[in-house]
Amino acid sequence: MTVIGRAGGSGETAPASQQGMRRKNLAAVTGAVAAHGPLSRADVAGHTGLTRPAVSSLVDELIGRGALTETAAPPSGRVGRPGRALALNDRGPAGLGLEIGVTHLAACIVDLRGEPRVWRRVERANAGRPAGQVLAEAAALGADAESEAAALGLRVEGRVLAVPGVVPNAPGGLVANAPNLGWQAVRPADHWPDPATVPEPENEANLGALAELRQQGDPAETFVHVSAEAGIGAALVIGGQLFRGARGFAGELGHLPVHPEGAPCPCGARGCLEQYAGEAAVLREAGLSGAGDPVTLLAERAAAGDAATLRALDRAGRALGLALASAVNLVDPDGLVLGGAYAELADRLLPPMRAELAARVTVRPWTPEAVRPSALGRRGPVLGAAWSTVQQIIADPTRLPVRPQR
Amino acid sequence: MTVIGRAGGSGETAPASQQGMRRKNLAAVTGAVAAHGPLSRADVAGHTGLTRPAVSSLVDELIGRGALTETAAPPSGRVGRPGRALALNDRGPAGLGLEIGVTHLAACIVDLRGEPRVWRRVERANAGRPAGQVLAEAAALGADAESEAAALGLRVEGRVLAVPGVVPNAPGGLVANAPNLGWQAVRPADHWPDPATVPEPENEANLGALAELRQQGDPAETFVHVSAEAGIGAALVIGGQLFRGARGFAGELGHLPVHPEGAPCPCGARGCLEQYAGEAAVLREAGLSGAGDPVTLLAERAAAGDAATLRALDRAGRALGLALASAVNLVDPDGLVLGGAYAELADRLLPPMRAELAARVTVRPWTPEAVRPSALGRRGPVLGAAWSTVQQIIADPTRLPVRPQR
DNA sequence: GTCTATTTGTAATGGCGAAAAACAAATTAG
DNA sequence: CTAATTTGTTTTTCGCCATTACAAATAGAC
Repeated sequence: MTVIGRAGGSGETAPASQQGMRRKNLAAVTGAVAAHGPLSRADVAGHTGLTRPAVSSLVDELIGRGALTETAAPPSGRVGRPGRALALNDRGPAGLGLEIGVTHLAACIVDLRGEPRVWRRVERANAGRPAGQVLAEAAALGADAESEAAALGLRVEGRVLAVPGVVPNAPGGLVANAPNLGWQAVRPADHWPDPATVPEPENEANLGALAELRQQGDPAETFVHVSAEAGIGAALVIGGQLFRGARGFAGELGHLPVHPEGAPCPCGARGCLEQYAGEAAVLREAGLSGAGDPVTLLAERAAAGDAATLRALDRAGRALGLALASAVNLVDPDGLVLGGAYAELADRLLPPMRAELAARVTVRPWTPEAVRPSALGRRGPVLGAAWSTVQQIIADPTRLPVRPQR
Repeated sequence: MTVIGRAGGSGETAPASQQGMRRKNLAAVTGAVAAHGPLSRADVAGHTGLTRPAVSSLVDELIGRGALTETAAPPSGRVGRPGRALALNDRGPAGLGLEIGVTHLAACIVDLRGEPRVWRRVERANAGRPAGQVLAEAAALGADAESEAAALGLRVEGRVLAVPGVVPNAPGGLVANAPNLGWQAVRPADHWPDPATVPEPENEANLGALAELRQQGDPAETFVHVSAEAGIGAALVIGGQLFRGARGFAGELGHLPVHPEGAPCPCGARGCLEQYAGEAAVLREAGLSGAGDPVTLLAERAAAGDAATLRALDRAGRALGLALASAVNLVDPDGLVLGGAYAELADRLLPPMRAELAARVTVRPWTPEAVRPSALGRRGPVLGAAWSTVQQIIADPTRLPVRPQR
């Protein structure tokens, strides 16, 4: 997880060394290949500003570490000796993403190119169950996915677990609070069957934002990713990097006060966004009580034209817009992304959101199109979890062990 | 101005070179001396992780560039050969800070140690005057300060102008909008008499935050600095670096909606914070109309126990607390700083602010003490403007020209 | 088919910067 | 006065990239 703004820790920073220079240049090569598709050594030199001999040396090392492979050269058609195409290895290092949701478990393995290669998803009512039991099942799902990945030649180099809860900025991977699961101070490492495969937990909204960032293209974008369903979380991505806050609590959008004297919230305050746009509040306002998946239920009723449902969604959209107006005025993002389960309700939620934002973001340029629905929807968090490992490897390939040459 | 989150610009980044390594290590040396006072070469080696020979070579270059000087060695009392003390040069490079306020102009020059050496301040009613006229007077004040600095052996290496307005993230130094001055799209460079001394404009709240950061001590702090008076701005400092937003509009706290259906605001929205905590709103609520400085007037009436004034300040404090609750839930800062002119009203404003924050920040640890008044008050912006140049030099001493050796 | 121009990748050499090792200088403790 | 200790510099070594030179592989011209 590459993150900005962590309280520096040691204070004294390591000096710039030749190894550090090498590390950065290795990363520049993997980064260029990741960003611009298959590239010859000369192309890489052009993109990075390094010389061809330097690139050759770096590429040798990266092939040795399993990060890159030489693929069949595409018929370029240009004059001169044809280059040998370099691509990210699709039969080497990989990332495992796991997800614990309120009603499901999921796993996903992506290769270095970022391509998902293995999928697993099972429905499970996880709310209120003992954390150890849920984690054991997640571990089993992950082990199952890893064995399938091994058959594809993939070697899992990192494991990240998406949870719908708060993960403080502290070593050791603690989930401080996951209200929708009923978790308090759960440390996945304490319940994981195999110490060798313990995943690092991370908030699902943050991981969804990472996935969106990757899908999106512009790697230096600044945006706010809203992950709305039972709880409403947001992730801040600043210049392409996740910002977790001083202690890891950034993005608690659900408890922004939207109507200061409004409905009381279990958190102790009044008029929090969750009281207007949270799943429970919307269902109540729509007069529905949920058998089955509440979001698809809402989508069906809205499509059928049910007045109470439409009213509830409009109110939720306006409340979201109001809260996000605060976010935009404070943070000045390039855009906003509506993710999580609510992405499926974007048809109904976006118009009131956009109207509210247009009315309240007036002291800076703003277009309604800056708010967009996520392209990944509910799969965002697992994908982000798997991708975060891949991203780390591309940003620092020296994490990979040098393979013993056969 | 060191800033995070700018849209990367070129996209392709320069490769890590040996010159880059050298630059980083030069900065590590100046940084260590700046942070830990006078240090011997061996001490610097200990702090940076560099070897003593490397430090010797770096120090030679830094002395040649005028960044460091060898001072009289303090009698250490320890066994062994005494070290020669290195300190930031107080007779060399310097930074000029200029400020255009609604009722004054100010200038300040600080040496590399960050010590203010020259002060200038004149009262001027700048609101509504032609920008060219105001800028010409500011330039004269700056030139006057620079000539005094020259007599002290100081060489101004950078100039920054604090303005109460929005400065977009764009080259060329444009002040897009400064409502309290009546400025629209003013480019200081177009009105500056001497092209050699054109300053870079920057928002005063951001500069105030920089000054606070420097004064504070922890160079990696994440905090929100509120600069409240006529307009209400905020600056976000993330991990010790200023965050200006995707386009430079971050921190528009004054237009956070605090009472969604409340009083209409000139910005077009309803219930913006400025309608409850802005200078004009507070004066109106207190039944005062301003001859003289409104903030000292408010302080006097509050000290005298005037009921309407106390009520107005309480309402303003609560509104500030409400808006900042959104900021805390979103950004998760270490703390909040009340700066600008309102720092002088902290006695009255802090209690309702803290109460509101305590009530609305419940899903993460929070203590009332995390809100503190600025130590610098109204001098923050000029100091920050002057310091920002010094900070840049310390972060990259190769900006300094190598002096011809005599 | 052969030759030339062009581009790619590698090999040889050089320079820069820090680490390592060795040493000279300046102090305190005995 | 000598030994121990710490500081700063000199010398050597090493790692990494740039430069230069060169071999390899293609398209186009004739």
